[in-house]
Amino acid sequence: MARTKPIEPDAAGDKTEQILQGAMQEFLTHGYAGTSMDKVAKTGGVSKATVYSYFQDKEGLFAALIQRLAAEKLVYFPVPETEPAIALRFIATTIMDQASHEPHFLTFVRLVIAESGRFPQLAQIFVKNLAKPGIERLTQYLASCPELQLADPEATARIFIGSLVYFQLTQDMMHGQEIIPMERDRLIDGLLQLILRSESNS
Amino acid sequence: MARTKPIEPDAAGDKTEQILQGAMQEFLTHGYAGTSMDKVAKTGGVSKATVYSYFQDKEGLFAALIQRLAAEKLVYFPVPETEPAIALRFIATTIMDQASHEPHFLTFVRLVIAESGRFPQLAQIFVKNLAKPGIERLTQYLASCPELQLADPEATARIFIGSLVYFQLTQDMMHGQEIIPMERDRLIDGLLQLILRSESNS
DNA sequence: TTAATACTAAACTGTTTAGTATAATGATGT
DNA sequence: ACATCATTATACTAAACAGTTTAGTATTAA
Repeated sequence: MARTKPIEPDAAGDKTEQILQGAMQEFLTHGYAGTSMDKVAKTGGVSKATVYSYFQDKEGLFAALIQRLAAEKLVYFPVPETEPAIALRFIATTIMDQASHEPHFLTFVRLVIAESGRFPQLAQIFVKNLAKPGIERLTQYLASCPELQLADPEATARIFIGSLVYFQLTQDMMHGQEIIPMERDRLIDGLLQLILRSESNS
Repeated sequence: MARTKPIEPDAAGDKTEQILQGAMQEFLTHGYAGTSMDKVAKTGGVSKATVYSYFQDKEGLFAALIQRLAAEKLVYFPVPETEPAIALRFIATTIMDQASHEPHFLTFVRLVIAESGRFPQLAQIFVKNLAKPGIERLTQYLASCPELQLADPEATARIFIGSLVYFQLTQDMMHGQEIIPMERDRLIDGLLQLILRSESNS
């Protein structure tokens, strides 16, 4: 009845992959409750029995998917070795592009937020793998720029990232482009002006 | 068969109210797909037939609920007539308190984000009724403070609100308090330091 | 008394769901 | 040739679902 658990937990061209592909497509577009296991199986090109031989149940599959996505979507922003004005603009656009150009990213965030009530641990995995590293990396960079004279680099890092996330949230995720329109670069400019103000004042 | 639509659209001790109460409880905690009309009826203390006499279908009820919540949860932050340092701190804490102390607020935001893919119009109602007035009000205030020397008050307003929203999002909604802990007031301090920097420099 | 209205509880229809069970197919290695 | 295993297709169960219908109960007003 129950087939053996996958020998290699993460193997390459495996059925695991197909199932997670199908699960990704379905869960991302229809949410947890709106996704049926039949559809996951069909989308993954696999029988339902196979799905249940690789994953214990719907929750298990969902958890595995979120963990996988949280692991592979890690936002890496390289920090160029230039003046902060250039570097920070580069970081901002990198983060924004990540969210815009990577097709599944926004839907992924939406899904995690949507289920963060019923699946708090999965939301925490998201925070741990995506939010935390981003904040820490930016904090470290900001702290390494004495010319910025920042009293609290970590708070500043959160403000920086928070502004970008909120922008994406209202403009793209919640379809607010026509209601509260604003150019992406205008927000970034405003952000840089705030952070760099002590430089131009000295 | 189909009873007449409610005579007074918003009357007090009405069945409409009971139904929306039940719908609120269910939709907020289980999401759209996870909520059954039977449960809504039972929670509202009303028969299912009555629900369907007041609302066309599940989507209609859901839309009505979101509109209702978006209308009544409007964030009003009074701007005290003091120096910006005090006023802005007051605004920040007001917004934060709204989200923390109002029990349903966070769940409401979560629900809207969750369904913003399938119900874009409802997300837009949220933006129009909550995000937009907040941004505009703060923009106006910031623009009325020449001593802040802000090049772009609207971008600054978005940065301000975005920082607060992101904080709530990561700390409360996604249960990140233990993963990336930070005091609420520390974030607000950092925010104010950034915005007020030109004052202390002159 | 009569009629209209608003409601309820319950049954009902047809569909969808998670999860299981079965029998057949194909590959692998011995 | 034989046995083992993964996989498939299919069928199934039991529950839940949206939405409708039915039969009956209050309440109100003419």
